[in-house]
Amino acid sequence: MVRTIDELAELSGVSRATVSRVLNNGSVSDATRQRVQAVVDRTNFRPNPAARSLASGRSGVVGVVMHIDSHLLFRDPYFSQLLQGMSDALADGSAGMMLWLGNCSKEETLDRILGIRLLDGVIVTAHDLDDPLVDGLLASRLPTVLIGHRSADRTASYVDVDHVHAADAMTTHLLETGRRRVGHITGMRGTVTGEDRLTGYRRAMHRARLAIDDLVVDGDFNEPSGAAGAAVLLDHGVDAIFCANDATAVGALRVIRERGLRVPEDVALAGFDDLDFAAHLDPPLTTVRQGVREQGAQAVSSLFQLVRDRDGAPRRVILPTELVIRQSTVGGVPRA
Amino acid sequence: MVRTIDELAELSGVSRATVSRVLNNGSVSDATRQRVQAVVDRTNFRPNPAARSLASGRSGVVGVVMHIDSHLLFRDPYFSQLLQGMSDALADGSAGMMLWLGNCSKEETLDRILGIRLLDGVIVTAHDLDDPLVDGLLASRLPTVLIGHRSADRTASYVDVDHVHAADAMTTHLLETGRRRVGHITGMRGTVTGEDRLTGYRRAMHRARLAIDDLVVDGDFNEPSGAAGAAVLLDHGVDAIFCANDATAVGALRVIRERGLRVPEDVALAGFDDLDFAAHLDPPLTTVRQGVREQGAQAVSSLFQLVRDRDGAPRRVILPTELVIRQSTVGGVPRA
DNA sequence: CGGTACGTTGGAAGCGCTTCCACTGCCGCC
DNA sequence: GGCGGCAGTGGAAGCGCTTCCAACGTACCG
Repeated sequence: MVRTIDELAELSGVSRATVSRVLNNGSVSDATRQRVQAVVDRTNFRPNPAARSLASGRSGVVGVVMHIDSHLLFRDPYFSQLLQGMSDALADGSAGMMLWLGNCSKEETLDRILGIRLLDGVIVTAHDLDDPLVDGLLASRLPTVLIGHRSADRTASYVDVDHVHAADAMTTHLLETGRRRVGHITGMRGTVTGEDRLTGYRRAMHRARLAIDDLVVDGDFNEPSGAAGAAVLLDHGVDAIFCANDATAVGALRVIRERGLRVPEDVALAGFDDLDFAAHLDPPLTTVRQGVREQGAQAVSSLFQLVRDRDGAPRRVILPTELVIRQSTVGGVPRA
Repeated sequence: MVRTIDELAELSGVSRATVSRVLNNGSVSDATRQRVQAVVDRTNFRPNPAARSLASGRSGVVGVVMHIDSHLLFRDPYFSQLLQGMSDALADGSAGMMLWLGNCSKEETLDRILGIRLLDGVIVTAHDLDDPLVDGLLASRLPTVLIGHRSADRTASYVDVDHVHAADAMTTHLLETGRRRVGHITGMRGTVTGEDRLTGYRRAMHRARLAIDDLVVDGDFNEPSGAAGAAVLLDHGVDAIFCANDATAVGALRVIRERGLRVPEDVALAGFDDLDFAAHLDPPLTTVRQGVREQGAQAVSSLFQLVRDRDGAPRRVILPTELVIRQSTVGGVPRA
């Protein structure tokens, strides 16, 4: 078994430096490259990452930080899809992924991440408006990409979608179907997504010169809060409910049903995320598709660029969203 | 900023070798140790992991492989708790965790894990009776600990619980409450846990000289399969349903309710896992508690031992389970 | 009191790779 | 035809740590 670059060099009759160049896409003549590559392939050689890392200062490992309450983390498929998007993209770039979940305090997590001195960079979910972990990461020398962002981060690199715009579009859609009393069950207050979606809803309602006094109920992105919120909104006589995410909509749907009301005839219902199950609800849920996997992939790609060019400009990526209109708002297909 | 052990050596007036010993709990006199440690603390020094890894051959990073369909992975809190247990234990041992999920084929995953040459060892969930990924890992030189195990693995290290015994105990409990037609909705067939729990159920029924002809329905550990299974079993006139896990029980509970039957008066219901929500169902669910977090922690500790003593005997750990009896099988507390 | 043993320390040799620098040969240009 | 330049290559110096080995001093034994 060939374990070092020196053996490889001997086998292919070149110097160790040349083998290294072949392995790292350095400048080598075609003939030499092919000769060496053939030996590499034949012996299935993999360079020692520790040695490579020591010599080059890069490790090929990035950290992924999702400091989120585990209930939310694993209840909400959003995170799993995000993780998969990143995981795929990292594998494609033949980089490893180290994961930090929210087991300990944010301060402690920060300490560990900065202390490990192994990471080329980190990707961190930034959902709270105010987050010491994110602040600490940004303040450090470690290349960092946020998923979601705080408007204040003008120098940070991030990947996000325009929640305000998307929520506005959804609300507008509901209004266009003739609804007037459109309620909103918010996401968790204090989170970027929660606040932004609320802002978008408000904007659309305001533009339509509609009051929202008793039409907004606080939720927390979870099914139970959807049920509770819907109960309140139905009492206030809404004819449509826009939920801050799909999970919330599931809870709302249940309560609407329990009251003997029909969707969308009596109450239109909309969500946000377009998670897998949204299309399979009864009726299929109108929602906003944000390519979650794609967000993960994009974050990885931004981070790679940032690592390669440490002093480059921050990478800010806003991914598009798509209004996915299904039967929960427009009836449409008659049901048997 | 102190970045190397040499600077540290100079600051504390000892040789580089001695500093290294302090950092690695080598044999150093108390006086020297304290002097050096003081400098380490003051400068908040962290050794370069790449250099350490290159010199010692150990990386302090372990792989965690959960090659599972993402729907299952993130829908079922079992995995999140497992992950947390491992994550905590690894952090305590100041080791890093690299995570592999089931994004690509098992063969490809195996390739990547073995190719990375960075890992001190791996922990892999072994739920299928037959799994090329697990086989490949065990065949490699990489220290490996399985969570769950195949009975054939006599040389492998693993952490598991005695599913057969636990399922037997649960079934026996149901019989002791006077039930005679105890149905079972299995877990996914072909998985160790699914088959073992079925075996335990069979054993108990057999010991009670009860036929099980029409009392077993295949499920897949998910809520919908619980609903479907319960529908069949109720048609067959059962007076108790033992579900292969808690998620399945939730589906079953819904169907029982929809038919206007009472739990436990008409049908007793039991699950397996004791996930967080089990205690909060209505009625609270009788189930089997397996310390999932503890399994994760135990796997980590076994792996650490294995890494330290590569040629040691395989570590086989069977963790105890606990029958958690709640109102879904014994009525008990009268409800308002 | 000499010798042995042990606990503690420093010196030095790597671990396997990247990368800077110098060297070689060749082409093309004036 | 000579020379500057360049592409391709090898030599060698580390990257920051662990760990073997030898040296030292001290304590204890005979």
